Amino acid sequence: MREAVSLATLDGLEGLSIGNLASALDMSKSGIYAHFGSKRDLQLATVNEAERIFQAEVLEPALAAAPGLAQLVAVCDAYFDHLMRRTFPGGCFFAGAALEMGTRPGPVKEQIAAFQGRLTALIRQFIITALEQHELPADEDPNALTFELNGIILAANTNFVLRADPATLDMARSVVRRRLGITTATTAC
Amino acid sequence: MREAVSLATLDGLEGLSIGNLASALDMSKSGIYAHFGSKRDLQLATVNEAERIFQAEVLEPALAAAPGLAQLVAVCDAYFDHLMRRTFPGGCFFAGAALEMGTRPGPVKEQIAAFQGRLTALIRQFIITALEQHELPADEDPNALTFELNGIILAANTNFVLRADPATLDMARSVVRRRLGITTATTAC
DNA sequence: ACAGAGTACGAACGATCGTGCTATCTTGTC
DNA sequence: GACAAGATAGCACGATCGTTCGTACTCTGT
Repeated sequence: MREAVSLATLDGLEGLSIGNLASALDMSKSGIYAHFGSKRDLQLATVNEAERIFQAEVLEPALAAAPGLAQLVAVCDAYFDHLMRRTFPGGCFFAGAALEMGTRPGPVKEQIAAFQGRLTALIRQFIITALEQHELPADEDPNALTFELNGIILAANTNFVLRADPATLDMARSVVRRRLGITTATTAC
Repeated sequence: MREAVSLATLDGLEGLSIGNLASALDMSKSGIYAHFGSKRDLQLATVNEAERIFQAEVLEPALAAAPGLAQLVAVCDAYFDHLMRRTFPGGCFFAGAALEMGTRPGPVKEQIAAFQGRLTALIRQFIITALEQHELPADEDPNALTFELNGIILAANTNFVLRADPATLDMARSVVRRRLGITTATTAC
């Protein structure tokens, strides 16, 4: 199952083939096929598994931080960590899947859009909590900031996939901090 | 040729098949194949054509603006325009191609990375010019701002592909302006 | 001991993939 | 009008695609 996710981040959800998955798992094509019933169901199960992995490797570590600004930074850092760690060998599963399936209406696209919506809502909630705790300027627009952070995340993923340069992730981290008004300085007086 | 680009934004550069292109053009498979010599060359020619279209539809309109901050805003707006206009039916060609080919080393990935590099350099140059003209805060980091604007562009594309909501592009426009310190207010005193 | 469910297998299907080979047709040049 | 050059078509190839079918083998409950 994790193997399906790995193959999908390398070849796309459409490029993920039952034959490839079978040989990667040392099984027969029909054995794999009987498990899922159709390619669509394979894709749905793969997205499900990717959600589980993303939840465990990115979201849950971030939720351990203190609510508010700390969680906001933590979720971004956890995202950059999972890129660096190459949790998915082809970069962020959902960034790739969103662009690939965006033009293919159906349940798979719906599931991806739903997950992206939940992630966006989570970040928005972190921002609102930070606002309530006066950790962000009072005139900050939650929707706009959510959009910007989403953009930083996507830029980090795209640049990292294309160039595999860890400096990209350092840049992303520092941009997030500057944007959120966090002084990354060395405890200067 | 434009047809190849259209198909590639819908099915990806790998999903773009000679058979599909042939039937879309009412030609025979071997007729198409003889034109290019191999699928790789078809892909390279498709990326070339996409560059030409992007240059004509996004970059050249932006270059008409006054150098500096105006060009910076213009290139972002032109990008959002080409999304709205659906110049490529499946969203930004290069955003999709970068994620798809990022894990496939070879000349096609190289060409896409090179174009993305030129685009980034162009935006960076606009920022530097704006700095020289004191249209941006003097302590603004060109690299960081380039990264952020790239992120806003990618967020606009991803959200628009996934939801097809024009409000996404309005949001992107307003985020760009706020980030660059442009007062979008109604000439209030 | 036996029926039934679950799991995996091998073989085959029609379709499509990228790629060759050969023939036809158009076009420009002498 | 003859002829080389280039473009397009037809056909076939081996491979792979998703899918189906029939068949084993391993459990589990009675």
